[in-house]
Amino acid sequence: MTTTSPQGRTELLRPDGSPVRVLVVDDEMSITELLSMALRYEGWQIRSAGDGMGAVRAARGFRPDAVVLDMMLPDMDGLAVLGRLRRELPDVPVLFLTAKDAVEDRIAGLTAGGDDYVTKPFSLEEVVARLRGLIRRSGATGRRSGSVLTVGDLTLDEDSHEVSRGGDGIHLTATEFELLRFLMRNPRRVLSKAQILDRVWSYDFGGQANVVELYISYLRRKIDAGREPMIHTRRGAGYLIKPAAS
Amino acid sequence: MTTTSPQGRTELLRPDGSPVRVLVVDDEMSITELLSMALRYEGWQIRSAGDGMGAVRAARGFRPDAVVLDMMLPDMDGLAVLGRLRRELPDVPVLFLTAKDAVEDRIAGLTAGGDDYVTKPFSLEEVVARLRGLIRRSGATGRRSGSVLTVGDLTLDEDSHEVSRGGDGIHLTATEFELLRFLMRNPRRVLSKAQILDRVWSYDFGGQANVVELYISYLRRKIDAGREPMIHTRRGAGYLIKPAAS
DNA sequence: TGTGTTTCTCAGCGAAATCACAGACGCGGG
DNA sequence: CCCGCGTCTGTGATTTCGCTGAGAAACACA
Repeated sequence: MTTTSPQGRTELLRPDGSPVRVLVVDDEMSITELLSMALRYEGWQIRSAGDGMGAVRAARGFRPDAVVLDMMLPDMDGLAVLGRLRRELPDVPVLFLTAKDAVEDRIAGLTAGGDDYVTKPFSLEEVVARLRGLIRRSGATGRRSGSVLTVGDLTLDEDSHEVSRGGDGIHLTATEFELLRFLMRNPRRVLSKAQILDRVWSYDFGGQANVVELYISYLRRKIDAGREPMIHTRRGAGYLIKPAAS
Repeated sequence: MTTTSPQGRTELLRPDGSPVRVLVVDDEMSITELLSMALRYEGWQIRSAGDGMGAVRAARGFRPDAVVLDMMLPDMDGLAVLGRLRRELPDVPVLFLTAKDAVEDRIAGLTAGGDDYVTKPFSLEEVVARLRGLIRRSGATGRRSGSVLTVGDLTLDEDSHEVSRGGDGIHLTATEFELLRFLMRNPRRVLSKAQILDRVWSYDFGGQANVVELYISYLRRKIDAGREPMIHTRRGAGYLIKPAAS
């Protein structure tokens, strides 16, 4: 089930109308904090654990609808934790967090069961999007709702990663796609460069703030090229997207 | 929940009708004083602390609905304070104060959790507006109320930063926008040039007082141009805005 | 390992915004 | 009716902000 809040944000809800519950498992406090904050902002109920034992215990009491699980925990191997979690929650989807250079083969097998993974350092947009996908597909929200964002004649499919405006397909790079998704999930709302940076770039990004300007410029070339512009600058405030008409 | 006072000021209230509580944390006495006064004027209940330990202690007892937190505190790092605060108040939104030149000050991930920040030197209008936005969005006030100010046929949307009169969109610069917001939040009330300067310009502004006249003139050109004027001069007293009719 | 793609830094340009200054304007008192 | 003070606004200097080209570095994939 999905609901649209007064601001226009679309929230996932469980069939009985209660908020979705997510368990976050990571031993780095700063990561659990970061994730908890961002996921809570999505309107979800969050609990966190710092090790495998805590995760299993929390799973038992909290009965989450999805789990974010770091594969590198101090007390037990990621796979062992997964096994124990599965015994408690057989059908709950899991989003794995793994180091970039870690053996990805093992993970590949795991995601076959409908789970998913992202590599550290991740961007919040990526985690949230994957998690939304998992929850949507797991059926925890009753109806399996669509995954297509639309603003004016611009559409973005979160599943197939296809983007088109007025029927013409548009090829975007990964970063461009995430930026556009963030804009489109907040139509008609001014988003500051800081917000965009925090949300679309990985949490360890330490570069120049003008990457945002740069990528906005790329997006405009691909989306607004020769057409009525949809991406607008609010000087000193940020950017917003809205339908061309109006 | 929102209520309209006899003066026409719109106040945020908690669901039980009690005033919103805000904790202000900064080590410079002059800043906490300035903020406390301005925020109290909004009808909020204010408590202040001068360091991290004090902030945590105050959070425990005071249970604020929002926190204004300077990132540069004498006893502990801003992020450390944030962590401790979060343990006490998991869902409370935080408005960070950061020095402009402090190289982007590691804001990473902070705004993504629904928090926000302003740079020093700030204007009071800016702080109040951001804080109102945070509180509104956090849901501490029960229903999430709208963000559109209206005076006569003039409307100003604080979220999208859009302004229009009688349906026609009007483009305003950042300063013009803040000035108009201040006027519109105090309709039919004479605001002196000093008041306006104190509220809309940053606290360290050292320029000529006639910037206010200048910006009023800019606003009139854009808002009153060729129409029944809404911005009026009270010679020797200040300016006020009111609906064209009457 | 090699090639094409993507991400990002750097630097320069141009537009927009802010503000000082000064002269014009006009209200209100004498 | 005229003067003086307060207000308004045109001009232009300066600064800030945003946009984009060029190229380096990192990456992905064969």
